[in-house]
Amino acid sequence: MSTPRENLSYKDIKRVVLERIQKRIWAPDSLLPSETELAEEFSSTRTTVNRALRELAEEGFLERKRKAGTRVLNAPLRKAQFTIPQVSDEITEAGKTYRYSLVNRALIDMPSWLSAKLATKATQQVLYIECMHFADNAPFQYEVRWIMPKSVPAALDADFREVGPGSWLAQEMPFTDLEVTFTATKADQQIAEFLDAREGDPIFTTQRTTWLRAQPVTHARLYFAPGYKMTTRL
Amino acid sequence: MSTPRENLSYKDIKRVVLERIQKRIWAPDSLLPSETELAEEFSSTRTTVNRALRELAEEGFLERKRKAGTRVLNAPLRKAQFTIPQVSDEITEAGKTYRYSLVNRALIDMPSWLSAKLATKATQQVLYIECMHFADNAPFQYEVRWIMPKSVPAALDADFREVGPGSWLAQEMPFTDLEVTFTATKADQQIAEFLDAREGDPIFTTQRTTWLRAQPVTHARLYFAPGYKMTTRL
DNA sequence: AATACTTTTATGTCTATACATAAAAATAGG
DNA sequence: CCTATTTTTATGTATAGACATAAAAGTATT
Repeated sequence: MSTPRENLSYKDIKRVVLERIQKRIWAPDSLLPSETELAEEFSSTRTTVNRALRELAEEGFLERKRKAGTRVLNAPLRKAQFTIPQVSDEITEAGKTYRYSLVNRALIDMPSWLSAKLATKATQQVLYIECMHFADNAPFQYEVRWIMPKSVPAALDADFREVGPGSWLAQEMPFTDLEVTFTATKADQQIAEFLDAREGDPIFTTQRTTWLRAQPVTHARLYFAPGYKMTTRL
Repeated sequence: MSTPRENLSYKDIKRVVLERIQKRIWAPDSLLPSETELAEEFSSTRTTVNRALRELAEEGFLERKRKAGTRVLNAPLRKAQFTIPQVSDEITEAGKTYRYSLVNRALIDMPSWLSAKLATKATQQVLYIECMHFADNAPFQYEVRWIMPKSVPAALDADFREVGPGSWLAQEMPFTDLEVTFTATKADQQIAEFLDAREGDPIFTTQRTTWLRAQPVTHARLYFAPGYKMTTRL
């Protein structure tokens, strides 16, 4: 009576390996059998085992090194992955109605803090935009943005009265690098007014800077209305 | 004179495809050639092209559907991935000296908000821990944590005077599910004192809840000292 | 004992091929 | 014309085999 076993897929192998890690069958810091051995155990091939282990390593459970083998990470550096959302998507996905409103649009001299941050010469002008995003007519996010016309000349022709600069840029302008920073800031009088908050309220704030191959594209500061939570599961 | 072309690796193919997307050679929403066609163009095989496209899809640039083909995403839902760090690592990696201090450790009745959040019966006790994390002797993070002894009986024997509950759990307790929430909160008197802040200061706050296969393991609230920034690049 | 060279080996990747499967497109039936 | 069924097709995955490569382990040389 032989085992009536279907062939395991790479997903099955991932599951089994993960279980063994979690049940401490393969303890932290210990070495796994080689791909060849595992392939034999699962009566699969090295290619399939390789994919399973490679993905588990990407997900932060394993560490792999040529010749040294595959090791279970002791404190799994688990990686929270979350999608950088468009405000409008975030709102509509929550089942609310999205509304956009332009507050201010001007061509200004680049502030020195910005040229320092972006490591560019300050001798150019930037497009400065302030706008609001509403969810069910309640203030959701106050956005302040600087766009580099040198990188995005077309932005000078867009008036941003109908479309937010975020979605406009997402459509028009590709980027290669992104830096996101999250902080808690204090609502000053202006922000409080825009967000329908009290002065001094804690405000969840995101800063985003994007580049297209070393050339700065835009810098944005997104101030969320009080009570905003950013959540991820994994 | 034939083209002296080396075979392209899947990484090369990824690079070329990404360039074409960024240069709008393959515009947003447009359909890419099939894997077979691309394999021919790059004089490679479908397997290799598949890996390149699959990874670009995972990274959020492409959308793939059987039979329908591979499509360029218009607003690339780019995914920020950041590792959930151990406080101690975060501090030492910044070149500072880490110090830990236990503030409070008690076995208490489970608060009703917690049993509601975790969807468990409130009739059990939980291990309640407060502690501090310092960077170069300056307050860095104030941690409040609830551990479910039902899931982690060994926690009752650990006194947490030397090792923080975070790293203890990371070593001892595997988890399968994690929920992380980021918010901005206002420092109350207690938090202000612990973090050397003023009452009312905006405090960047993380909440983490972990489960081991549907069984809640721990819930933690991490209050960061004023000025804390969480940053990712991609 | 310390150094430089060689071997071994586990992972990394590519190829060629086959079959599976979801979903679009075409076709048949009412 | 609408609906149900069949066909087609692009992606999804598995296999067997090969060569590449980093790094550990072993060996020889100073």
